[in-house]
Formats: sequence, C-alpha cells, structure tokens
Amino acid sequence: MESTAPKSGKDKAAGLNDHLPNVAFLAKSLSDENRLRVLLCITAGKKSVSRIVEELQLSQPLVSHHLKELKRSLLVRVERSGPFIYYQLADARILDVLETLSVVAGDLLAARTTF
Amino acid sequence: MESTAPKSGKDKAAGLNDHLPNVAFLAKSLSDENRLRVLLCITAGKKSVSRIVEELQLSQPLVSHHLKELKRSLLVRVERSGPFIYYQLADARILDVLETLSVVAGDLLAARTTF
DNA sequence: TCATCATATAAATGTTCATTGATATGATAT
DNA sequence: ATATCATATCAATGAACATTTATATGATGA
Repeated sequence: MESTAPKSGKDKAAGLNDHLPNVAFLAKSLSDENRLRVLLCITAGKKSVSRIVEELQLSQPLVSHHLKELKRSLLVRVERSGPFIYYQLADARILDVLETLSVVAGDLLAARTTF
Repeated sequence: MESTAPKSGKDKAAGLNDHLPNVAFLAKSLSDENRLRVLLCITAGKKSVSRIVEELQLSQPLVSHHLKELKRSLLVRVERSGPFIYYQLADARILDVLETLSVVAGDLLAARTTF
C-alpha cells in the first residue's frame, strides 16, 4: 500500500472513477496506429525525429505531429542535442498495456470466430 | 510459450507490430470518458441498459450508442432476457489495463509538476 | 389488437482529429 | 552573413466521432 486510497487488491474497478479523464486521455494517445508505431519505435532508446521518419516511412510533419501529441500526454521524454531532438518512451509500463491489449484482442477475436 | 511467436519475455515491444491495428482499435474504445464509465458500470456483473442509464445519468441513446461501440470491439458480452438486454464486461484484463493507465497517468503528472 | 415499456436506430450538428503541402524556426558550419 | 540541415508550425481538407432529438423496433401484458 503506497497510496492513500483503499486499494483492496481485489476490486480493480475501485478508485478508477476519479481518474477517468486521465485514463481516457492516455488511451486516446494510444488509439492511433501511426502514433503507436512512433511509440514502439522509441521504445528501446532515444531516437531523433529524422531517424523515426526514415524507419517508419512516414512524412516528417506527420511524425512531428504525433510526437507533439505524445509529448502532450507526457508519454515521451524530449531531449535536445545540437540540431537534433531526441524522443524516448517515458514510461515502460505503457508496453505492458499495449501487450495486454494485444493479447486480449487476439483472444476476443479467437472467441468470436468460435461462436 | 503458448504462441508461435518468439516471446523472449524481455523485449516487450516484440510481436506487437503485427497487431497494432487491433491494439489501436481497442485503445480507441477506451478513449472516451463516458464509454469508460459505461464499461466500469458493467464490471461487476450484467446490467440492463436502463440500469446503466439511471446509474450514470446519461441519455438512453447515448448509452446505447456507446454499448454498440463496445460491442463492436468485442469488449462486452450481450445477453437478451425478455424485454431487457444485459451487458457485461467481456474480459477482466481490461481492468488491469485501465488500472495501469491510471497509475501511469498519476506518476507522469506527479513527475511533471516536479520539473 | 392495443398500449406500454425497453432498447435500438436515424438524422442532424458541432467538434475533434489525421493527414498533406507549404513554410517558418532554429541550430550548425563555412 | 549565408547556406544547409533538422524540426516545428500553419493552413486546408476530409473523415471520424460524440451528442441530441426524434422515431422505429420489438417484446410484454391487458
């Protein structure tokens, strides 16, 4: 127990109600495929914008726009070095979230075709 | 190891690339505050639409619309009984996702004000 | 069949958002 | 200073989305 809220550990839906705007906001940041590609691209370590652009084959303004959005939701850390600006994933737990979503999506789709 | 993909257990970003559309799609379903409220409302067990409407104080068409969206992303299970239609969360792991997002959001915001 | 209740759907509206093309800022080196 | 490179911003466009009001479907009971 590190927080003041009564986290029983069982009722997972408890305590979420107060932070729903934040949760929805973060989820929205993760709701675009290109933005996810950008995010995954800077998972291992910092990368410059041009590096991301060439790796993902997306237009520079588009990558810049998505990085701005990711920065707005605090999901990336920015670091300037000379003419280059390096972006990096701010919190690795986001990967757990994406991983879980991926598995759940797979399971839900599998269960659907089963009828 | 239950899948064919080489899940090393360490590189969490691996394997995600193929399912990015699904992940983005699920995340979009979680990106609206009212939809999250609906989802949390049917976390404990099945509830009728009118029950959700009165608990959340949202208009009936709005709730119906969000339920349709949640159904489209397979996040809810539907069950008809007489004139009532009951909705229920389809996969509890979604709660883990929301919980993690909530904690991460809190930490990111706390780190931001720290400068 | 008719009236009623529960839920879905349709139409309309305003907003947000992703994307592109063009241009601006800002740093570096000559 | 100027040319160049890296990145950000602007303007425009079209699509997606949340919400509301009104109406339709579909089941139940008299």
